[in-house]
Amino acid sequence: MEIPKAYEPKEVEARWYPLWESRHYFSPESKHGDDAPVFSMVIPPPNVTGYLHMGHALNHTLQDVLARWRRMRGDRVLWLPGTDHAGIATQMVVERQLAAQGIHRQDLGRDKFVERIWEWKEHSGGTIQKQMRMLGESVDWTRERFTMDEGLSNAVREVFVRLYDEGLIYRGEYMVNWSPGLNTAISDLEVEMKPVKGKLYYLAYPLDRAVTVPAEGLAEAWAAANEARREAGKEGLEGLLSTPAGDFIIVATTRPETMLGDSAIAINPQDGVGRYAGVGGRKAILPLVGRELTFVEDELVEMNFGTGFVKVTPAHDPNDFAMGRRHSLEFIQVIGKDAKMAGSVPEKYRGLDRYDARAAIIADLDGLGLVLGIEDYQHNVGHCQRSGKVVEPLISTQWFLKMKDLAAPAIAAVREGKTKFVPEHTAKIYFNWLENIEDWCVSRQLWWGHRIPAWYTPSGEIVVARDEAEARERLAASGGDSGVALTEESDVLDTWFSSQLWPFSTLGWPDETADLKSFYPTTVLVTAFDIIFFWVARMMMMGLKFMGEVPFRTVYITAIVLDPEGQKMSKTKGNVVDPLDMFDKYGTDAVRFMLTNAAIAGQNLSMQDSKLESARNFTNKIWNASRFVLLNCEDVLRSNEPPGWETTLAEPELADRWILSRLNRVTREVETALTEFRFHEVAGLLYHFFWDDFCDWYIELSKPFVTEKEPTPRGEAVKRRIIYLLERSLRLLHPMMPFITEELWQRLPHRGESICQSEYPSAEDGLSDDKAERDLGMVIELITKLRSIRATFHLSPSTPLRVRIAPASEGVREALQVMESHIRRLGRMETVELVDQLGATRQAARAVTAAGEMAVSLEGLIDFDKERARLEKELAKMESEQAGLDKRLANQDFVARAAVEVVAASRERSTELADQISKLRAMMEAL
RNA sequence: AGGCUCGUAGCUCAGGGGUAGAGCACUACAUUGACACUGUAGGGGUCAGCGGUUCAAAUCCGCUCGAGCCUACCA
Repeated sequence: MEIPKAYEPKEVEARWYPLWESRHYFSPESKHGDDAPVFSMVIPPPNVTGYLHMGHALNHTLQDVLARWRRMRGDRVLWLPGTDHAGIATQMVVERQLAAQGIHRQDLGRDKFVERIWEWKEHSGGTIQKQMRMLGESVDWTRERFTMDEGLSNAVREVFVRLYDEGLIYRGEYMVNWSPGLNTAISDLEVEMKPVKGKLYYLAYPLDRAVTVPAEGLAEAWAAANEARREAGKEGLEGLLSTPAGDFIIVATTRPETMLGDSAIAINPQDGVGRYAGVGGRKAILPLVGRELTFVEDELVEMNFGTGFVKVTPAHDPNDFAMGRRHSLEFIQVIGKDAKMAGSVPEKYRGLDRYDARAAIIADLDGLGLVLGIEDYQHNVGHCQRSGKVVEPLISTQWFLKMKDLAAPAIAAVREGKTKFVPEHTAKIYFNWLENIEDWCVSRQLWWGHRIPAWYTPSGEIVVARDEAEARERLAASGGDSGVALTEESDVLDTWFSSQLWPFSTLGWPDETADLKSFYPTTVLVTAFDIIFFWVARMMMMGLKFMGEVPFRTVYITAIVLDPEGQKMSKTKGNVVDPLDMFDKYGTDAVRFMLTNAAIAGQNLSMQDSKLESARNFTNKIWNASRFVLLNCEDVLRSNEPPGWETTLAEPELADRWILSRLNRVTREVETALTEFRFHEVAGLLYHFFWDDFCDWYIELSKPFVTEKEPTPRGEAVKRRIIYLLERSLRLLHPMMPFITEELWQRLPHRGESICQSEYPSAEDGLSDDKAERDLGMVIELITKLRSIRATFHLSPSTPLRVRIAPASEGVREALQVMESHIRRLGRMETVELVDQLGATRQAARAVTAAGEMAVSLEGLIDFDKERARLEKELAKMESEQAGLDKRLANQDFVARAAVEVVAASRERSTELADQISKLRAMMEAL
């Protein structure tokens, strides 16, 4: 049989996906009956403009592991793929493309522009779908969805109208984060706080009268006041000044340009009766403008920061906005949507950019002697996540979704355990956000997205409806004129408005489809830490609201993928690792294995070459072990027709019983680990079983039988067993490493068309054999010891050595007898002699193995002081433990079932210990 | 400012009340038939520090010190 010496991933990987897809293996209907258990997942939809990054690779690999495993286990598995229209991101991609042709979207107009985006999607989209196929993802492409599909758009309109009818959606004037870069409102979550080196300006506002000529001596008075305050041991700065030029208050601000919109001065209520008592009855006069500012008392004001006086600009700062509402202040707009000074500002500043205005205003105030200090100051400033521009808080008319009432059931559902977070602590993040939730601004001033289903009558009345016809009906029903001209709302919805419906909108909601019935709620959501707010929490709220049931039973939060140095990957740092490069370099299965092996929920995962190399070596190991089997077992492969071959496990010997029991144990442990989402354990268990147990021990032990010239019954049985083990291992590995396992499985006797459709091995009690595991474990330890002695004393392989072994029991003697030839061969001993007791041979090396199951004497060497010391230490430890257990047994009060169990376990351990202690004593005496 | 996570071998990290583990790196040896993407054997750790609980603590609890992340209204 032709089989390359090393695994060549590229050639193999190209072969299988088209076959899997064309045969619809990944459809829930593909194989199982309607009564099979259901396992469903919806993929977190990547941006339609996107390409596969390392985070996806991890996320999708884990989902694929689950999907393939459950499918093989016999579940009806639906893993639904799709993409998100990603409003702003996509609009920007297409805008840039048009800009390259010298076209601006305004030139095209809304309809033409949106048409262009659809065209773009048809022709240039689909990158990520191709890459998902490269990764081997077993998604059902026939059910692929896009958030702007007709069905999903219906769902969006339906949800919007219902929420509006219930009064949960409202339109109103509110402070929003305005992105001057994108020219739209953005949500709080789309604002990124970044530390910025700015200035803190101390400005003086006169009390009771306007300042028209430079105020003399202010700076000196301020310095003197603060000096006096410092000497008096008081913290903070003195904010109230009495000077020959009159009385002043001092405010501190990072944004002097907003002063034009000030409508009040705020102080802490304690200051109102304390150091600034009486000031409340007076009026500050806004410099440059001349407006009277009232004083308000608000807890928000920190007495220790700045001067204790805060200028309040209700129209341009979120806190001031809140204060403005609390104290019924005037909202004075002075900055426009283009971030230029506008509204009620003095003529000379009108139209200036906000930063130019800042400079001009400071210069003018300084001319009046009102700038008392400028300090360097680092603070956090909100930036637009997409455009990078500094966000301008503005009051504008937007659509909002009331969140509090929606949040309560979502909190309760997780508290009640209807949805579990893995790892558990991530639920805290979820709670924390939902418990402090604010209304969500859902409207965006963009063209690409779901248009808000609202119409305006000429008189400005708003009608929300599923379409224009319904809008007219509604108008008529409320006694209006249904024939008037209606203007459609131009805003679209935040992208996340549609994504939050994903778990049910993709299944056909609001229609009661069969899919919706079968697959909602989904079983698991695998997603990243950073979209718990954006997405997970909102899906929970919507699922509970519209389906009356949580959207998923478990939320698995993946690790965060970092670069090899443990740094976050970012384009600006240039440390982004492209998964496709990794596929190319190490093979897709190796990358998948590495990711699974390193996937600890909620922890970090750094992309180290050594991990990838190790994974690649593992794929090669699998390849070569299979190569060994295919090259050496041809006769059996030919003569042994499936399906009967699997059952021919008659008369297994110790090594056979051992490996079968090991396989069985690993199978069981893998199942548990998968059930509990401990992916790294799955990878670790199978790696070590395959490499250590199967390759290094079982295949090595079997070689004499496999490679014998003349066929023997024993040889045939061993070969069949090896094939059995290999085939099972491949199936166990398949969810992690789909390509290589399919390739090799196809070359072995097998049932069915594809390993994808085969059955996942499950543990069988009949195969577990603790004694065999113990006995062979002992033999392994013995052989290792013998090899070690030879290596330690630098004895060449040709130096003949004879070993005398004194087994501690009849059972051990039997095991050693059975394995005698193996011990001789693998331990490189000339003879192996079993004796009752070791003589006090002088020239002898001794070792005690497997917790005192035997004593070993190797003629020709001396080495036992060390052994004796170790034994003494071990004995002391065991005796201490025994004492502890005795005490515990004596003290135990039987108040609970658990306590009884503890005692039972302790007794067992105690017996075990006593046994080991007596064995150790015997060994020490022998030494 | 709060909250969360983490400090274990040279590196990257598992584990977790009862003998300290893996991968990589390192050392020595081996090698014509599955595999150098190999085999065999080995060296290397006061499990961040200090207290407490316990017969027993790397593990549980408290504090301290470091690292990272998230949330936040210090103008």
